[in-house]
Amino acid sequence: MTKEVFVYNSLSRKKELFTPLHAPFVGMYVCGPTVSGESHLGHARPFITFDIVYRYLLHLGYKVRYVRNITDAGHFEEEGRAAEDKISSKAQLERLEPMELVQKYTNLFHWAMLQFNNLEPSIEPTATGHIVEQITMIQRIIADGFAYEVNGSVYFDVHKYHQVFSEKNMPYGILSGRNLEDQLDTTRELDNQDEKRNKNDFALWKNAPPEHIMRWPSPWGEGFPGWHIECSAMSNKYLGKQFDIHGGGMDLQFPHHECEIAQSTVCNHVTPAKYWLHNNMITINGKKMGKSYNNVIKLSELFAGTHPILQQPYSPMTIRFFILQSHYRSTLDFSNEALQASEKAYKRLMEAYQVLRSTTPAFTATTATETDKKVAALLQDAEHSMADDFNTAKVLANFFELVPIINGIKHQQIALSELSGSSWQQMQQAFDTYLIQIFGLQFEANAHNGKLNDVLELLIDIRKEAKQKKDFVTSDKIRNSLSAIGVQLKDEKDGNISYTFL
RNA sequence: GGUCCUGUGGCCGAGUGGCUAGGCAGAGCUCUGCAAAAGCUUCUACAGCGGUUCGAAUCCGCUCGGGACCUCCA
Repeated sequence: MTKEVFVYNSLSRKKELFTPLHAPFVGMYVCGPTVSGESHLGHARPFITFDIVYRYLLHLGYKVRYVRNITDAGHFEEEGRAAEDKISSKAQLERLEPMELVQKYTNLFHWAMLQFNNLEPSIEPTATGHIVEQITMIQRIIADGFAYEVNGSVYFDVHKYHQVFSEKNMPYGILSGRNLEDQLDTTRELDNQDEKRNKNDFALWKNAPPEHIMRWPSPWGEGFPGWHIECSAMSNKYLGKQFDIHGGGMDLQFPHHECEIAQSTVCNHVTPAKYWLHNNMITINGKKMGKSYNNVIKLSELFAGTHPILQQPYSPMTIRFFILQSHYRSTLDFSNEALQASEKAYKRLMEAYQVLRSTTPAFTATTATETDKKVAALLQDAEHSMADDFNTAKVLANFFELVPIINGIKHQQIALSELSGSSWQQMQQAFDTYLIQIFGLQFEANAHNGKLNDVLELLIDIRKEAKQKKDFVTSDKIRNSLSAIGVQLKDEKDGNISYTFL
């Protein structure tokens, strides 16, 4: 943990040295999915981004508690059919239970996370499992005079909060850089807007209309929690009044995270998180991918290649790699072409890694060569880049510069006298540490079982014999037929033949 | 309208004021029975106009373009 890591803190709008509140422990809260629909590519980004952050902190030796919630309470509808408002006429088994819907999409979400090889969070609390905590928190906010009840709903008094906490240098808008006065003229009609004293006020608890199925008893009548309170209640419960990192997508910065700060600050008299990290959006043709833009590509469509703009399926690792190739705070423009490039690049990198870990050439360099120096410089720079706000793109670029060295050694285009064994070992270690452990990349499961390998080895043997006899008709038939099936044979300098799955 | 981000070569994307990032695609060469793979070489860049500076993709200003948030949103 001697390594200095710098992170961009949205709260201060600059890079800061990461110093945990209680090292070696680190508390990290990331806003999880709303399980009212199937996850799309846009959702993949924060969960992959913060998986890298989690893995990196673990790698540095921190003891991290990673909390990522499941938002399963609220006003839900399933695509195609309304989850609600059927209560009066239909029998219970006929109508869709909210928990049924939530269960379905939670399972799908977990499936996708597994595909991406994301580590499981330490705690994955659900909003519905923490109604009591949320009610308790709301009561405290009311008791302190920062919330008021109207018709069974409770609203947070943003203006009063702003007045009182501006004096403590914690105005409302501190995170998003918004000026409350500028917000006043937003004219937007929302449900029960007239109940609020001010338009900026937000709901802590909503009274449930009769047709609303998701409802819980509360001191204010039957209802359901507001949109922001769950994260405050659950982060407080599992990470304490103040914790280290709060993460999520940039689109949550306002109002969601701004409201979280206000709620938590009222309750705990301290700003909830020290570092706020926000990942940028995935765009498609320059536009944010999002439900309201009608341009989402579901993860299942991506993996299966069934979306119209896709020419082929893309594996979870290709998508993970694609995301890692850009910096998490930049927008990332998605296209079939861009994914194709990533797929090829990923394959090239992983094949080099395979060479690295499966061979130990007999190097003859005795003193540090130019190549040794280059390797050392690239590896060191990669380390710095990772510590500089998680610049995974730069780390990968450096690794790609090592690829020609690795392949050159393998194909005898670089002499064994040009590199020392220790450089090879350092590369082995760096590839393993970064690609596998920190970036969470893994070799694709190519469905090769032992028998298939044996069969391929047999074909390779036959081809070798044919080549020796200059029977090129046979050797080409084997190579071309396998290629058509999707197995690529590669003749190597030493006469061996290796293969990869396309 | 308010707040903020952004504009890099055919495409995607890093870039701490001085050292052609990287990937994919294209071209040439080496290797090869021929290919593929691999290696080497190579062509297209920093939206525009000013300013600061010995020096700017990088800092400042203006203009134009794109985007996000202000409403559920990763």
